[in-house]
Amino acid sequence: MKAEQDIFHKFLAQKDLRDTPQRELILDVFLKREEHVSAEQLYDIIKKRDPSIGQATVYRNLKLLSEAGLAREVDFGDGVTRYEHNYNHPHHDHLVCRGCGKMVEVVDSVIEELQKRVAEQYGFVLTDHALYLYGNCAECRKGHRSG
Amino acid sequence: MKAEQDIFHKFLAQKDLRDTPQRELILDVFLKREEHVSAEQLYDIIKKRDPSIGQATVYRNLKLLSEAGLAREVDFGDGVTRYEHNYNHPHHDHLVCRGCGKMVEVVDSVIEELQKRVAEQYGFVLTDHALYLYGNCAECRKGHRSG
DNA sequence: TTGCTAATGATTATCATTATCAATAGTAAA
DNA sequence: TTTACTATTGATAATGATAATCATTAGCAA
Ligand SMILES: [Mn+2]
Ligand SMILES: [Mn+2]
Ligand SMILES: [Zn+2]
Ligand SMILES: [Zn+2]
Repeated sequence: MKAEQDIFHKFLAQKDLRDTPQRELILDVFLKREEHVSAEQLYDIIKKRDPSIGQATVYRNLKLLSEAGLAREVDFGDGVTRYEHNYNHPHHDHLVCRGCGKMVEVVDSVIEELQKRVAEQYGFVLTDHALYLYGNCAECRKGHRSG
Repeated sequence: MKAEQDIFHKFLAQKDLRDTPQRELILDVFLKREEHVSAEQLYDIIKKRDPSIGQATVYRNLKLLSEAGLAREVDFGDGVTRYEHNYNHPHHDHLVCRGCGKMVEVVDSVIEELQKRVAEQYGFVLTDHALYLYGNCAECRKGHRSG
């Protein structure tokens, strides 16, 4: 049994939520994808395994996976919420190419530390942050596929 | 004549766009507000001066003000695009309290520099970024109004 | 088994924003 | 000034992601 499934089952038990085949399926499909995936995309994949599943169920349970700490919401600012793995996938930020959409996960401990410091200057205690770096990747600059 | 109006008129001329009373009004009302304001909020204010104005006109022209460099879009992740002044208001990031919503504009030149550096490590040239710091302000922690 | 109640799936509703389109109005040339 | 051209407007419908509703189904503990 995967550690993630274990976590999920404990989460459900603790919250008095029920274990359903839909939930198992959604978790299973989610875990198999390493990319950032939207509810819609996941729904399309899941339908192939269980054509009777409702899309609301997928939306609902992705939020649940987030609550359980297994998924994390990612907002690239295009109006679509995506989900990524949150278990054994430590915090990172995203560097996105404006030309081709290529995405790199990055982390800089100095930046992270300075953010905390800035927040403290204003009397805030930092709980989390969203940092998206936008630019043009090497290929796009060569092929001037970008603005 | 305000510098912003001058910029706007030049922008319109250069783009072969027309100067209309609606555009003048929207610019005027926008400039009078120092806060981050949504199209909807601005529409409500503008209606008082010109009840016949259409809300699509407000949406359209806020985008235009952004193109002209007078406004800048801000995305706090709540599904509503807000606009802030972009003329004589240099780049800054936002520190937001999860408890009361209080918002502080911050900037840290070291963070800005490090972001560029990180992007370069991956062959990217940084064009812009979005950084939102979330936390709890001093008052909210005292009154434990927060989670 | 039963009984309680959470979960599901179909459907409708929301809500911000965009598209459509006929009517209107800048603007520059005649 | 008129005219002619075309950008702009305002009303309205459409979009698209997500949430709410609700009758039906189905975990699960007794
Ligand atoms: Mn990621
Ligand atoms: Mn600001
Ligand atoms: Zn690229
Ligand atoms: Zn606060």
